[in-house]
Amino acid sequence: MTPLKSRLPGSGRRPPRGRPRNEDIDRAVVAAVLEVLRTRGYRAVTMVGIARKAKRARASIYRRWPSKPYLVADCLVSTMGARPAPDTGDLRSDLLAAVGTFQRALSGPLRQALPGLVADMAHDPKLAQAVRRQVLVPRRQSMRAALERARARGEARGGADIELLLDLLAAPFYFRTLFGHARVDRRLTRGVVELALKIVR
Amino acid sequence: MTPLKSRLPGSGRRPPRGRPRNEDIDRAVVAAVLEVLRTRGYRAVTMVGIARKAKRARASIYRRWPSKPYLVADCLVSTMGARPAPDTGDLRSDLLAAVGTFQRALSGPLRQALPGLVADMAHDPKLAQAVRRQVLVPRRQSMRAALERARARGEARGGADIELLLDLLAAPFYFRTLFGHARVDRRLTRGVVELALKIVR
DNA sequence: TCCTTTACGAGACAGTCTGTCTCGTATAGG
DNA sequence: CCTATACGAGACAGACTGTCTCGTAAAGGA
Repeated sequence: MTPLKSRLPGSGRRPPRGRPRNEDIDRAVVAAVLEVLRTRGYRAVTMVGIARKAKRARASIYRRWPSKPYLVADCLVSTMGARPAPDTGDLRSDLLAAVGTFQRALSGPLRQALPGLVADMAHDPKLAQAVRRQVLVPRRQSMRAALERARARGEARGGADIELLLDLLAAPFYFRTLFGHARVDRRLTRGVVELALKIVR
Repeated sequence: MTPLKSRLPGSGRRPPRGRPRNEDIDRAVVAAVLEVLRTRGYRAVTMVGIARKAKRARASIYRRWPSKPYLVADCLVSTMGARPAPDTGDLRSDLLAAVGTFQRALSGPLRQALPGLVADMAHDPKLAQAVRRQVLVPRRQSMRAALERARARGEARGGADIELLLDLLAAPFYFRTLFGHARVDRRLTRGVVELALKIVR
């Protein structure tokens, strides 16, 4: 389980030795990354550039994150937060809420970062797994939970390939974001949910 | 309409002037790119490296392709070819054939190249459009045609959002390829087609 | 045959980024 | 006071990009 952020040296229990880290640096760096991401895209995020913009030493960044993709991924996670999936008692509402988080997430910094991050993931399995665990999995969980509740209520049939259904619910959002051939908006959210309901009922 | 490959100087009708290009170079470069792509991934494809491997001058590559992503995209297109969509008279068979091309395409060099290419597309709208036109659109066309034939036969209902349906059929393949969280195999092909049939009938 | 045009190989060049390292200095606990 | 770590500054080697300049090669046209 590789973390996005490097652990402190006193890497376990024991109170840390030596001079403590300055958390202002963490905040300044994350802010700089999000700013550059927003205005000039993933490619423009470089370790040198971020250090300059945050007015910090490059070594201080490398001390915290092993490389640019980990840094960016960590920044994204810090902006997303784990939205709890509401249980409304109705499958359509639950799915609309859960799928809506895709649409919203992909309207923020994730949108700018995703293509580059995906490319880096292809070259670093540890990064890929970390990103999947922190970005993909939490959002899948809320949809999976909604489907299971619906099945328990008798609102949805069983026997469907749940993993495939989860892919079907999420994939169009990533697909459109990465290829840019169509909009990612509330209309897509509604459309995807209606099709999922048609399948599962 | 930006082409992937740079046009020759005698860029129109008129027979070309001067020394003709050596097509051995085109072939050697494309072969080198596909080889590096296969063995070491998109990142390892560099203009310097390809020139070295193909034993040609860097300038000769830049004369033909404006930059690495265009070169790679052109190499991919050259390996894919436009598979004609068969008309079997049956929607399920037609879709299985059409969707099967996704699965096969994403088992070849496209699989290695896609993540990096997607990242470059995010920074170059012209490249993005060229890739969409040459990679995405042809495969969508055959699915669209199959759906329209089925509707004409009364095998499928109308009124559905065709573009969304096309995204639904293709997206899981790209999604799984880019995030690597699940396999892209014939089982996925069958599953996606069955769900599409459930929706459209 | 000569002239013009383009192709080719070789390499120079400036600019940028990465990741590591080494200073001198600062700040915590024991 | 000692030790451990953080910080800023910068050096460093290595790699890649994209453009440019040579000298040379190979076409067609006059």
